[in-house]
Amino acid sequence: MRDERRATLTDVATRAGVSKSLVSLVMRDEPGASAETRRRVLDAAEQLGYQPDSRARLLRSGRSRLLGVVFGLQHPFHADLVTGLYAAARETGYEIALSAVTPGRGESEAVTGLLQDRCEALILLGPQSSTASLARLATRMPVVALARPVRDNGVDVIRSADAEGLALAVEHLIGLGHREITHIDGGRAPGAADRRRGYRSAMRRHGLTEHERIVPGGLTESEGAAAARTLLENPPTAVTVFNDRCALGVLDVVARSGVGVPHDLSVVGYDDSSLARLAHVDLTTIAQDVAVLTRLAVTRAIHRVEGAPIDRREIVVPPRLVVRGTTAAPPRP
Amino acid sequence: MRDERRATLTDVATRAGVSKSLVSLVMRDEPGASAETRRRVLDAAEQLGYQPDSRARLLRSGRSRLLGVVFGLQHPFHADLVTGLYAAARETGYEIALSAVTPGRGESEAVTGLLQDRCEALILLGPQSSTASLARLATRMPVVALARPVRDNGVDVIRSADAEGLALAVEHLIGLGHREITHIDGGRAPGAADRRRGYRSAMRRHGLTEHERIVPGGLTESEGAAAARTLLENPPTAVTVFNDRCALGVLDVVARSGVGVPHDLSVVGYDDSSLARLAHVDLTTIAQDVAVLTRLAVTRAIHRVEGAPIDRREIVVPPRLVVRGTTAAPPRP
DNA sequence: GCCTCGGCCTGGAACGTTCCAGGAAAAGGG
DNA sequence: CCCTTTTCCTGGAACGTTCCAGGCCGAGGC
Repeated sequence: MRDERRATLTDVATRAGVSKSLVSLVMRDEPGASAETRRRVLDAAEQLGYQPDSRARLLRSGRSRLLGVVFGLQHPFHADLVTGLYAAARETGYEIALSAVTPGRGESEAVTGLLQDRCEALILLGPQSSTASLARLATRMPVVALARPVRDNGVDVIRSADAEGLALAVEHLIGLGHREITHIDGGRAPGAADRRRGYRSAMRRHGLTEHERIVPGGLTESEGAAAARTLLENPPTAVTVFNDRCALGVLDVVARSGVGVPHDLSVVGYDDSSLARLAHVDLTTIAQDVAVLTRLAVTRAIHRVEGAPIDRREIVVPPRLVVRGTTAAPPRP
Repeated sequence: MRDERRATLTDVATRAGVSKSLVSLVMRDEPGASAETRRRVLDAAEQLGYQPDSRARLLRSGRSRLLGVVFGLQHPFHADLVTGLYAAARETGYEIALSAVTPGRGESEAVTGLLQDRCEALILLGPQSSTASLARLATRMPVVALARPVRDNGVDVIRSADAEGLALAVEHLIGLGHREITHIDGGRAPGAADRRRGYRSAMRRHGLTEHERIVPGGLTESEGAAAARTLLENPPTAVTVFNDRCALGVLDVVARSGVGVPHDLSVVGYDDSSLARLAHVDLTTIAQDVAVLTRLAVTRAIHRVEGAPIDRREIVVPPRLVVRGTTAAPPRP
């Protein structure tokens, strides 16, 4: 009842009364067919519901034109990045192949899947793998790490200037009059070290060394919530948080404890993920420029694949402060 | 500096001094080669770092053994489902190919991508497409709709008993002593109609017709927040919400307004997505059995592909109440 | 001793594309 | 009017597999 075999190039060709080579041309939108024939071919293809078989196509051309993307299913910011990657790949002639990291499916498994699909390059979102294993992978094919610094010459890195981002956050708070500014960090998460460093040096630069305080956090809401509970034992007037997700946990615990945001406590997140933009969250945050990051990642991957000469292995994109409703002047003492 | 062409069957064959057909046999672990030769071939393959080319393999065998999955990148519950699908596919010999729906990439585009990859079946998570277009798709290949009812005989449906789920929620609240129970609905979202119906009939069944009240919501946090603002003008003692994401928005607005959860207001979500389980959210919710739903979806898709005889087009999985911290007895008047 | 039968192996034809070399006809150039 | 160029088109050889039809050889049955 189903499937009387999918239509092939040959089917379309006989129907349109031309050779399959010509149909191939037309389908790929290459010159070499008259407008008239082109229309006939397209009509025939339409009628047969013809869909090119990418396997055969790629087998023959020896190329897959596939960019493998490894992402964390549970991270809203990754969702934003993947959205950007799809958009960035749109007009390039390359396609995105997704492979998710889940609680039951590790990064190496995700990568293996993409290798069997013969991806030509890999874009890894905030990879957790060791530098060594990333480096090993990079000897086999172009690898772009997105949103995580990697100290290895083989892998390309596209990331935000995380230290600078945290400086923006701290300076915004200082501008509002804060001095007691605590940082809730991301532990061993990608980028966490840089953000910690940015916080520290900004505090020092402004002579607030004595108020420097770092509370261990993490990259999830529950880690943020836990950190907030610690924090509230001895609250500062402002807090910068490793990322938006973690900040959400903070906000939640803070709101329940009766401390008012932003009047008693200012909170700054990081990422400007879709979470932060939600009207009821309205989180002041440091925006990573997703459009730019993803565009750079895709073009870098493609350049590597095509062997274009490339100057720097690492591109650092400046982040941007987005002021929303969770920051204000500190309470009058 | 990279990739001096990957090894092929023929390379292995000449190295081992046998025909490529034989190598093919050995690689697929089929009978027809002596132990001795088998070892020689495997050695040669090992030395050359041979990896079979799945494109060629699938092209020739006419099968892709690929299950296409279309999911919404922004939905945490979809993330949970995808996680389950990966797990369910693990031992089946089929692989999962992901295609995301994003703000800039519609469902039909996501499907087209999978069609070109020659997926053998499609699993669509809460598809938004019209019944008609799903039906059309289903004439070309097996289609399984997950978590959305579809009134068409061509497409398989695996879903939770949503009406029943809402009855569970309402009855739990009634058991606690509530009578003023409002429902915040999901508008036109998949499953919303069933949940609305379940709420209504449960209220009627318990003689609470006069307290029946439905506030328009949606499937995102911000829609939940908006609904909560409406709700608070004239608050009930309990509210059942279309899904966890929406409930999160409700919780947030409620917490900020000084109304205590659960003592002033009980809240029940839907999905038991990872959001609900977060310690600081601790949301009472109706769990969809992700493990069962995803296992059924995968096996159903495979059965269709393999032409096994199948009785019912639709499988309805009972949901389950998960009591956490957002429900309690109503305040003493 | 001949026939059959298994076990092991080979060669070549697919699969649905793209790519390349070329050919026929129309268009331009002297 | 002939020669070149361009435009449009065709046929067939790849790509790396799997699948099918067989071939060869030794063992067993009559």
